[in-house]
Amino acid sequence: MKKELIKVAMVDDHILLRNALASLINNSDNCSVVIECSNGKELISKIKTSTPPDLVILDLNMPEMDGHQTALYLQKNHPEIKVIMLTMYDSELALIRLLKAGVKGFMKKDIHPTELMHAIQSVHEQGYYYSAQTSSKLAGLFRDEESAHAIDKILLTDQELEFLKFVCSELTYKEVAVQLKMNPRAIDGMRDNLFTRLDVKSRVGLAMYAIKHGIVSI
Amino acid sequence: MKKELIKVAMVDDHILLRNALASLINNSDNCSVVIECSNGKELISKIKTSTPPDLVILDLNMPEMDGHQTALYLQKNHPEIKVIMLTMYDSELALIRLLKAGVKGFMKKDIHPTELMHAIQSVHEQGYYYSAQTSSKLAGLFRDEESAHAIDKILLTDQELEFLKFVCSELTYKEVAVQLKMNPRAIDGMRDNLFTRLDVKSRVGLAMYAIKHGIVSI
DNA sequence: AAAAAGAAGGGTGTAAATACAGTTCTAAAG
DNA sequence: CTTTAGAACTGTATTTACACCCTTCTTTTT
Repeated sequence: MKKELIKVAMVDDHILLRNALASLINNSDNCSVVIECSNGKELISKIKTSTPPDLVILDLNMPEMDGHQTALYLQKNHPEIKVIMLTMYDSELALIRLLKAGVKGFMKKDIHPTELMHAIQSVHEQGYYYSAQTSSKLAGLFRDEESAHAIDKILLTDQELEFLKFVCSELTYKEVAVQLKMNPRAIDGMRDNLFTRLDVKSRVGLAMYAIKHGIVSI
Repeated sequence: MKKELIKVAMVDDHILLRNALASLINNSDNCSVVIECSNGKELISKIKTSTPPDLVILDLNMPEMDGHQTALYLQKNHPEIKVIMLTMYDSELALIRLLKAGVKGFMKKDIHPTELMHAIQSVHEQGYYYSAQTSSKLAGLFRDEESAHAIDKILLTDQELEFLKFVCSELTYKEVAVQLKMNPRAIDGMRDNLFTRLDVKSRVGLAMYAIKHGIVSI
C-alpha cells in the first residue's frame, strides 16, 4: 500500500493549539506537519526557504497578518496550495469573503478533532471540504432571491472593511475621513448604509460586528 | 515507584483545543482527564454527579459561564480544587481579578505544550504556578508606589465590570443607567473615571478594552 | 426616448457623548 | 479642631454621532 505524505503547514498564534493539532496530524498515517508558525508573515518567509506544503491550515484571527490576508497571498502566489481556515465564528460574511480568497475548507474551532483529519483528506482528494453546517449556510444563501439580496447586504467592499477597522479605533469619523481620504459626508453615508445592512444602530454596534466577524483583530 | 493520578478537568468551548490538550495530558504518566466540557455550567453539573477533579483547567473566554465566574464558584464551593486559567491576553487587570478568584496558575494560549504539564505538576505539588512572564508582571505591580497606584487604576469594581458589559451593547448611557438602576449622572462620572484610569478617550475605546481584557465575551 | 428606480451626495435638526468647571462632602493630616 | 486633599456630584458648553429628507445623477425599464 503506497503512501504519499500530505505536507501540511499549521499557522496559528496559539502555540498550545497549534502544537496539539500538529501532533494530532502527525499521528495520522498519511499526513505530516512540515511547517509550524504564528502568522502569515512567518509562513510566507518559510515557504520561500523550504519546500512548500500541499495544504495550509490557517487561523483566521492572527496578529501581524491574518488568515484572510494570508489566503489572498497564497491564492495569488501559490494557487496550488490548498487552504483550510480555522475560525471562531462562521458568519456568512466571513464565509463568502474567504471563499473568494480561494479557501477550500472551513472549520469552527469547536469541532471534533476527527473532523479535522476528515477535512484534510477531503480537501486533498476532492479539493474541498465543507462541514454540514457550512454547506447548509451556503445553500441557504443561494436558495432564493431574498437570500441573494442578503448576500449583497453582508458582502463588504474593501473600502468598507478599511472603514470598519477605523470604527474600532478612537478616531472620530472626521479623522477617519482624513485617513481614508474621503469626504466626511461620504463617511456619514457609508456608516448609515452599514447600519441598515448589518442591522446595527450605533458605532459600538459596528465595532462589535467587525470583531465578531474577524474583520478586525484585537 | 508509586503513582497517584492527578484527576484533571478541561473546560474550554473550543473542542479542538480541549481535545488536543486532553490527549496531551492523558499521555503523561501521572495525569488523567476525567472531565471535559465546554463551559462553567457544564462543569458544575458534572462535578455534582461524578467524582470531583483535583485540578481544573479553565478557559477564560467562554459562553454561558466564563472562566472568571467559574473560578469564583469553585473558590466558594470547592476550595480544594485547584484552578489553572488559560487566557488569550495576560493583562495585569485580568491577572489580579483572577488571583482574587483563587486561581493558582495562569497560562497564555501561546505557550509551549510542555509548559502546561509543568504547570499542572507545579500547582499540584506546590499549590501554584506562575510563568516567568506572569511573575515579572506581578512583581512589577508590587515593586513601587507608582505601581501600587497603577493597580488601583486597573482594578475594577463589580459595578464597573457590569457597566463595561453594557458599554459593549447598543444601549445609550441613559438606558444603561436604567439597567443598572443608577443615576444617569453617576454613569457619566463612572465613564469619565474609566476614561482616565484605563487611558481611553471614547466609548469605543472602552468597549475595545473590555473585549481585550476578557471582561466581555463576544 | 421617457419613466421609474436606485445609488450618491448634501443640508439640517436632534440626541448622545464628551469636556470642563464649580460645589459639596468626606476623610485624612496637621 | 482645623486644614486640606481628594473623591463624588452638578450644571453647562461643546462636539460627535445619528436621523431624516431632499436633490442630483445614474442606471434600468418599457
